[in-house]
Amino acid sequence: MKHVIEQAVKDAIATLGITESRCVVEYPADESHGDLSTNAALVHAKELGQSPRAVAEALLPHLTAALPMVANITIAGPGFINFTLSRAVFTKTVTTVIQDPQTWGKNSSLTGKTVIVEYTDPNPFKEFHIGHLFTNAVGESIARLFMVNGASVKRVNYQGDVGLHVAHAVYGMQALGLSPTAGFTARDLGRAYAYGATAYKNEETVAVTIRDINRHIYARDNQDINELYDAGRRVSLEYFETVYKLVGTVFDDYFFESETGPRGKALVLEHPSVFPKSDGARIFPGEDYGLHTRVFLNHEDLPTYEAKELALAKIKEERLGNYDHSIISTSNEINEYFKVLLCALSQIYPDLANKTEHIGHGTVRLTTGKMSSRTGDVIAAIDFINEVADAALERMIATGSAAPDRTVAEMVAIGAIKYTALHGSILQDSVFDKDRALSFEGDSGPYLQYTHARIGSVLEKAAGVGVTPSTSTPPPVPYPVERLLRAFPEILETALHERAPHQVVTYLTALASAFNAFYATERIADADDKCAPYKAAVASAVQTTLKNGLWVLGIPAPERM
RNA sequence: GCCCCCAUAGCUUAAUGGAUAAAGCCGCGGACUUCUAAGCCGUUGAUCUAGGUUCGAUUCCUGGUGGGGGCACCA
Repeated sequence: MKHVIEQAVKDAIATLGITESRCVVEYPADESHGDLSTNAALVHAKELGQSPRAVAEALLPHLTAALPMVANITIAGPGFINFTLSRAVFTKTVTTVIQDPQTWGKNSSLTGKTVIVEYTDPNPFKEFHIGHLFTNAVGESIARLFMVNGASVKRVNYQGDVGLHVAHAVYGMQALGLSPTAGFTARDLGRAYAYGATAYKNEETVAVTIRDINRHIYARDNQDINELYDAGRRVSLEYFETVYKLVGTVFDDYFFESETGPRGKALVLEHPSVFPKSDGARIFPGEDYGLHTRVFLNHEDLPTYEAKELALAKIKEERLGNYDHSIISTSNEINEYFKVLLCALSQIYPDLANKTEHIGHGTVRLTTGKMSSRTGDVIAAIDFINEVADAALERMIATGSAAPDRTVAEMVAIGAIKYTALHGSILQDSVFDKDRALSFEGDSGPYLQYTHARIGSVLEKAAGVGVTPSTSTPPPVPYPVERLLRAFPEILETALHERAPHQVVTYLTALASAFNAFYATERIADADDKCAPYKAAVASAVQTTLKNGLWVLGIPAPERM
């Protein structure tokens, strides 16, 4: 519909002798300004030497003739042209949604394209904390946005199972007496890491020992260290899987620094002119490109994260096949680093560098400041999910919920947490507000889930009195909630193009709000109301939109709560 | 010191260069005695600062202030 009007506006402007226009057709924020609006007259008034309103008057007859599905066209304000769509347009949208709920919102603009999305990227041996929860929610929603726009998506997780941080943990394991035979937990590993990291920083003799452990881990030439390492890695990765299961992420493949390390080192050595020697290390001179210099191989010839990342791009292609686009979503703390890295990558694999995109999302901070797994000042993801789920279950029991069970409580918890992570621009840093995440009222995941469940309930009740969804007898004036409904497919497109899942959150919240206002004034389960079947159809269409939209956000939509 | 990012209501956040800057939380006040009150309705309250571009700037440009991140062998 929007495209039809855009074309009509373009044609109308052409009659005035203007072929190139930067005017737009948009959805006005205020519904008194119609269903669609264009600023065409404002944009071109100056070059035509007329007032904006005069230009609008001149365009009006052309637009009226070209747009039979528009009920009314008016000129308003400084010269906006506002279009009010006919009733039939809205009825058609509701009909479309209820006839084919599965495909509602989807498009095929990226059909045939393969996109790799890398996200979460926790480091084994360290705690999986709420920051990882945030990065996971962002990556998952980006992946799903690609899917609803038609792309084939491969989810990928890249984990740092070698490197100095692991040596810190292994040192800590030795010092704290963790033993593979006696058994230990992921939590013990987190403590071991914090212990080792602190000792590394404070005592030079320990630092020497840890660097030694680091060499042994890479070389795998010390049996005691190998045993500790292997056990720690396994416990850590198993623990991560329990979190992925809770948040609903299924990775297609996992990559590890232990495999990218040797390949990365080889790549650096194969390109000595790109990575010259400096102070015993191999570096990339980013200054030559307006960036900064970074070390790729340290003076012990061990690959740094930078060298590993070079190899990762190639290994992804080898394992997953040729791809069209590759997203790497991480915290914005490493934005500058990534610019250097992509620059270096473009020197050795220009084709891969061209289709690799880094999304540096905001960092989660505690009210007390930045989290640090080095000092152990983190909130473990699993603890937090459980705490929110406990609160949700408590509330269900207290309010006499239709479905007071732990599984639904966990769905609500995941909804609350993901909503908190995604409700604002993902690029901005955010302060982690526990009370807000624990609140299930107002703009929140549970608000959307509740609205979805509530619709299910009322539709059931309606069916019980013989009211089933039908669009055959609509009331003459569309309900406000119907006006929101039709924007959904377009929201999914722009949210992807702008890498902005929060647009989906904002939209769904507005939709739920409009529905709840509708629900408060209109009775649906009423066999005596001729419009009841149409109201039920609207309710059903909203429910489908919420369900499909929540899916994009990675938020489960329980049938009852 | 150099580079990058950010600044909207007491708090958390919206707003493709457009019309009266929009929500939620908090506070205050209502309705409902009938479909799930995790709901609905009303109400107080904001664009860091000085310029510039534009018919029009929260949005784009420049300076300033304040905050965050990065800048050689961590990731």
